[in-house]
Amino acid sequence: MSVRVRFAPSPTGFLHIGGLRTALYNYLFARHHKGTFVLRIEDTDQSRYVSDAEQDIIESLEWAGIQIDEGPHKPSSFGPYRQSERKERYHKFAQQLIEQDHAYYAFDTTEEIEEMRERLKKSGNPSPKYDSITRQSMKNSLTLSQDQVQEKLQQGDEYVIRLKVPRRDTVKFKDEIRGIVSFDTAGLDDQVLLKSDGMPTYHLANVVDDHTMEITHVIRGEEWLSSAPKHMLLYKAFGWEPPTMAHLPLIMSPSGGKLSKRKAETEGIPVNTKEYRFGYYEPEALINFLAFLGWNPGDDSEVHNMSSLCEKFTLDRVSKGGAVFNYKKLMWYNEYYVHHHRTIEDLLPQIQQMFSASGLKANDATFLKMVVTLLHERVSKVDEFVPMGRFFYEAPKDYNEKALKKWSDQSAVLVKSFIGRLIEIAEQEFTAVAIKHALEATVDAESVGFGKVMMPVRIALSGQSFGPDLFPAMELIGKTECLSRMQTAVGRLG
RNA sequence: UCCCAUUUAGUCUAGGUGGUUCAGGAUACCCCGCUUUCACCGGGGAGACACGGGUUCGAGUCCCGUAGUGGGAACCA
Repeated sequence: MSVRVRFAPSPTGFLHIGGLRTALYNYLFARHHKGTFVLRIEDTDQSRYVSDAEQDIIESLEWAGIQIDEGPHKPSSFGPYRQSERKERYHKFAQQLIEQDHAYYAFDTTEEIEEMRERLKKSGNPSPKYDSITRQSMKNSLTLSQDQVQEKLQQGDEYVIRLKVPRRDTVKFKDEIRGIVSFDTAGLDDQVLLKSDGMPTYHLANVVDDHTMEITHVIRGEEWLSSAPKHMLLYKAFGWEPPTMAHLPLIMSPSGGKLSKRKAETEGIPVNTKEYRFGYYEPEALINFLAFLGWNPGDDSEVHNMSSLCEKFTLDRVSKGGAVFNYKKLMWYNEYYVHHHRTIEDLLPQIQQMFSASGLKANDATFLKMVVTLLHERVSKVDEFVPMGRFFYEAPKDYNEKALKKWSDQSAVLVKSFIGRLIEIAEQEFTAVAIKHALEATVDAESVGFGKVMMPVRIALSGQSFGPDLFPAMELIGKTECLSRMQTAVGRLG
């Protein structure tokens, strides 16, 4: 049987970075086995529905290089792919469970359930729930007569359908990552399967859909491990073969706990895939980083593109413990991909667009190409080209604080001396080589080290204490502009 | 509080079937080198098997406890 996996996000907001990793693992698993990767939208909670979310999910996956084989925008025979559009199926199956005594109608109001919880808490039950014991004293089709139930249904009373969890039983199943896990049904509640608004809960919907969509492997976050026994109970009740289960370790925040939106923000970690998309991150770097957050190929290799990851990925190499999101490691990957996998040619259009967006006229393609070449190896994310390359297009408006500390008392004198040499050079001969000779002459004449002259010149030209190779940079900027900036600096800094 | 999972350096991790290539790699950090600066690059350094029992001639590796961490305990997914 061919492998079919699904990524089943809830459209309640932008695609979370943890969701992206879950999608990635599913995708890698699918591709490794030449199977199918399905996107299913779990929009059963109408109160939390966000209309742009689905589009964001699809675009984000696409940006990351995760190709969806089937989904709401790519239908096939297993559709529809939005749970809201599969409503009737859930009703039918819920009905079936009732008929087979695996589920029942419950008419209790939220107030009544709350009351029950309060009552049990007072009598010493720390975590009261609607279960095999308490259901006997509630309003449901197990305690009411058949006539009463029929009457209530007919007069349109609100109801839910609950799973009838067996009283004393042990649910055991094999998780591909964790091995055998077992749960006592005494710890489970009679999970609501069909809500009073007619929508299924996640639990019913995911079981019905995974089965009818012929999903072979359920690969999802560890937060679902606790409800997995309910799902196994459902498969059993339906008489269906459950798919293979694999619960992934969670991505943790550096300060501990699941990497939530709020936590991530306070720790400076972008949490929505969207932020990476529009933040000029390299998708391959993010993917490589995410793949290694909870998985590794078993050798000492660190860099893998998507196809290599597809080839190497297996569930038995996924680790069990939560993995802390390390932003610096991500940046290392990003830098690596910028340096090794992006050529100057491929960077040019993007850089030009960025320069233009920040008001710099980067129209000269040859000039821009030189700028990008000079900057390429010292940039770790492509948007850094702008602040680093700005001085190629305009004189610094002010001087960086750190840079100013390197402007010494003798700097002005040395820069002036250098200016004297540069003036001698003809405009058309103002080349990196010529400039270097001029500097050497200056250094000789003044009996100082290279740096004593270079640093002040750099500051004068760029306003900063670091940056690309200075001689070619000066050639690009041109004689007139260089001299003007140096004179300005001498005048302003003394 | 209950249930489940999990636990190798700051972080991500390698360590099928227990025995002087078992404590390795990467990142981060520190130092040195290269260099006009910053980075890149090259070299080096410090840093870990949660704790306690057991099984065994021998355990990071198996078993049991304890602790820490995380998840769950909804008509949310």
